[in-house]
Amino acid sequence: MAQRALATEDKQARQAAILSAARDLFNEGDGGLPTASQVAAASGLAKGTVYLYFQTKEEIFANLLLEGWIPVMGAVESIFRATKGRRSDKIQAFIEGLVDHLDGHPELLRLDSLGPGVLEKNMTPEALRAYKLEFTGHLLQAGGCIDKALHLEEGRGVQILMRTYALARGLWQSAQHDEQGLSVGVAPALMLTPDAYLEELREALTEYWRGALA
Amino acid sequence: MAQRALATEDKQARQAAILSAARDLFNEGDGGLPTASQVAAASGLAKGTVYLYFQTKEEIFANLLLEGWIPVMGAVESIFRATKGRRSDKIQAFIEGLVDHLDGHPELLRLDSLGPGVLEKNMTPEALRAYKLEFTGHLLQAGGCIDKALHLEEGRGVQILMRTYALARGLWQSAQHDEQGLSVGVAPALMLTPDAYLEELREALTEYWRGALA
Amino acid sequence: MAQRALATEDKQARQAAILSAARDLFNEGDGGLPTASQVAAASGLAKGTVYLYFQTKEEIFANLLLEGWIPVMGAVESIFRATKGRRSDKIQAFIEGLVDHLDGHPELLRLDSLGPGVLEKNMTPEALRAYKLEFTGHLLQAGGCIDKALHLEEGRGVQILMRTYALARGLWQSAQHDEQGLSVGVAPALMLTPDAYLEELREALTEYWRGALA
Amino acid sequence: MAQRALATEDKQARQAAILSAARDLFNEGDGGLPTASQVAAASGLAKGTVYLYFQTKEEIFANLLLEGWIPVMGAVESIFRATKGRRSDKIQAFIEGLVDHLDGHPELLRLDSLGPGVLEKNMTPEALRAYKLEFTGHLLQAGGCIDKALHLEEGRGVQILMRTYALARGLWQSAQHDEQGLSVGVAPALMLTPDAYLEELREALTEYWRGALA
DNA sequence: AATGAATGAGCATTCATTCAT
DNA sequence: CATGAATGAATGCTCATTCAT
Repeated sequence: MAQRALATEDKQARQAAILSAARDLFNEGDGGLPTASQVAAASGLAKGTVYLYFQTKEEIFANLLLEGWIPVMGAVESIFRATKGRRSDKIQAFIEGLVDHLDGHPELLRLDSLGPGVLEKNMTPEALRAYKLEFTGHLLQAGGCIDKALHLEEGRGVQILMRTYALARGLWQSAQHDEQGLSVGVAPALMLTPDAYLEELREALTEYWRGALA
Repeated sequence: MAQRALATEDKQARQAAILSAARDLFNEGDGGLPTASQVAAASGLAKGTVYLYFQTKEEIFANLLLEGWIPVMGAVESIFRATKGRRSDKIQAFIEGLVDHLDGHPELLRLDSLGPGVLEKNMTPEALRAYKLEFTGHLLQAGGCIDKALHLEEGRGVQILMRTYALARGLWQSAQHDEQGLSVGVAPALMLTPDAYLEELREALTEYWRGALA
Repeated sequence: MAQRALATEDKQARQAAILSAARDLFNEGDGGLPTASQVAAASGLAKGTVYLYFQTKEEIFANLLLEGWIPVMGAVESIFRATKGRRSDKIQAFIEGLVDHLDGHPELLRLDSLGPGVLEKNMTPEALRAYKLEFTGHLLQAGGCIDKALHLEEGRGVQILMRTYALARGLWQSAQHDEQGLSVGVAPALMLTPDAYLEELREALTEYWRGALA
Repeated sequence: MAQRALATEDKQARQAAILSAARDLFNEGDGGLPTASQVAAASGLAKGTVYLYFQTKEEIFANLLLEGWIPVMGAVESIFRATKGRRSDKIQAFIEGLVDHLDGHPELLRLDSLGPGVLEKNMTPEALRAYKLEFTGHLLQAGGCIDKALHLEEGRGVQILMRTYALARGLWQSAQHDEQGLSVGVAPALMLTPDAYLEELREALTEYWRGALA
């Protein structure tokens, strides 16, 4: 039996351990969610214990999603809130930062590319709402910072962020096919390798932002 | 027992019937592939019969994907091969045509948004290669037309097409969440309704192409 | 792979085999339903095959219940429809027949004594309604025969049958405790052995019918 | 942390609180036993604390059973020991009293109708024996009172009581099915509503006792 | 005495594909 | 060619009880 986590901080450590184990398993896996048993074993805990910290398996991964995207939105704020610096430099810094972050957090786009409703279907409505609200809050704030920094009409920043995200996700999916890849554009000759993805994303985002702010 | 299809044309009709039934079921469904039983029943055939025309269930849907995207690439060619017309008009015509086509073929983005490898995992390598080759051929040709029409360096047209596609797919996924939606950017207040998706796509593509060709 | 049951009668045989295996397992078991795996194995079929014949595990046992009780109601009809014979003889014949039948079909009272809703909870509403309707039809007919034979007001026969059944089930439950038995009246000295149950039931029913028709 | 119960009376109060909470939960529930967690929470105690007062969860409910049935047997004694009053009046008084008591203690028949062995399986042999002995003592005494009052042969009173109980339990089970109910006799048209149960019981017991003492 | 974190066994059901008829 | 019966692997979650604190 694993040591008991009585103090609040110990519990948080347990939770973090589960999240970490889940992330590792997912990143090493084939694209689907690992099983609850696997997560428990990798956390060094019994299955039941995992369910003391998360209501469903999917909730674990929703947490990873949240944990991973919040820093991105935080970066948006700190970059665009800076009083000095050129507009184009800020944009470039954001794009660079995003690309780097996605490089270091492969689970983010992988989770976002799970089949439709994979996470949603097995979360309690309450947990789902909580995550959405937290996410939205950050997103709106980040969008607002862009609005101000670039003197855009209200809501435009969020719109651009969402299109940025769409592009990142869409491109990523095109890059995920192994030598068996099928999807549109995924011809042997045209396939994006995972490595090429980052450069591709950088370019595509640069193009998009250039067009959006033209 | 359904009538036997002896003549070649009868067989093609059978195949078309299966494809049509599969498309309808998928479009009406919840985002996952219908079961082989459902496809068979909707086709008015027995399960075993379906497997006389397709090697796996996934092959059926790969066919739908091919059938749906080829006309898009055909449209690229006819639009950009036209000797007259302004460059910006051609681009706009392409975007409009794409948006319309996607509106009329909801299965395309839905299929592209299935979980990772859903189709690939269950296709025979031969079938997979055949589809990829056919697809790539069309894509390269369409890209080449853009290269020439817009005086771009070779390969640039394909690149833009793939980014166009990525944006379409990424945005579409952001619009697919019902009131339970979770994924990034999917806040109650920010959710794209399916209807709004088409307008959103039009705008985003316009921005992207503007930036790409700036 | 078990031989394929293509003809209707072969399918009925399969179904009967499953029912028979399920009954045996249940009668030998500890009072709970056997697992679906056990039923399949005992039937000499794969798990999936069992589900070709029954929608849920519980439906199997609902069928056993129906199969077991219908003959009882049939016996009521044939006994009480007979034009000759004394009233008291008919009643005695019914009681004897019921006791014998329950002796030969231990699954009946065992199934009726499962916890609340065990069967109902896992049946499709359609299957549930179908069983109820069939059951009710037989019961009303049997009750009607009693009404006529004994010159009772309409509905009285059904009422007596239901009370008869209640007594049988209630007594049976008192007899089911092993040396660990707890329930009311189940003191070591007072415990009904399974064997004694039949005699106890005979007496109790005789008393009840005497009082009911006094 | 709840106050520590050091004095004997405090401990008894704790025990009573647990029993009361368990009864309420069970009566409000769906027919199954509440979880140990629920009982603890409703008692305002921690899970572990509950286990300081009862060895198993089932023991709690066995106590409720005992608490509920003892007064019935006490009533038998006081009614049948009375020197005056007519025999038929006493019987009627007993039946009325029983019906009223069951009306006020819905947990009694509900607990008795749990699946086979639900309580027994999870009690320590010692606890089980203790309950059985106490119960049997009361039952024998009550039965003896009936023997004397009605001039029956020894043991006949207990027998009638057990059959009375069997009828009550059997009828009750027939009344417990909601609109989904399946069990024998549970046809939509014939279903006993919970309300009708009490009247049904009164009538059926009257018939039974009439027949038993004829 | 009181707490509550940790444990881990147990199980129904779906569905793509095959191949005997 | 057409049929459809048979197959069987794969997995999340609950909850009574214990015992370290």
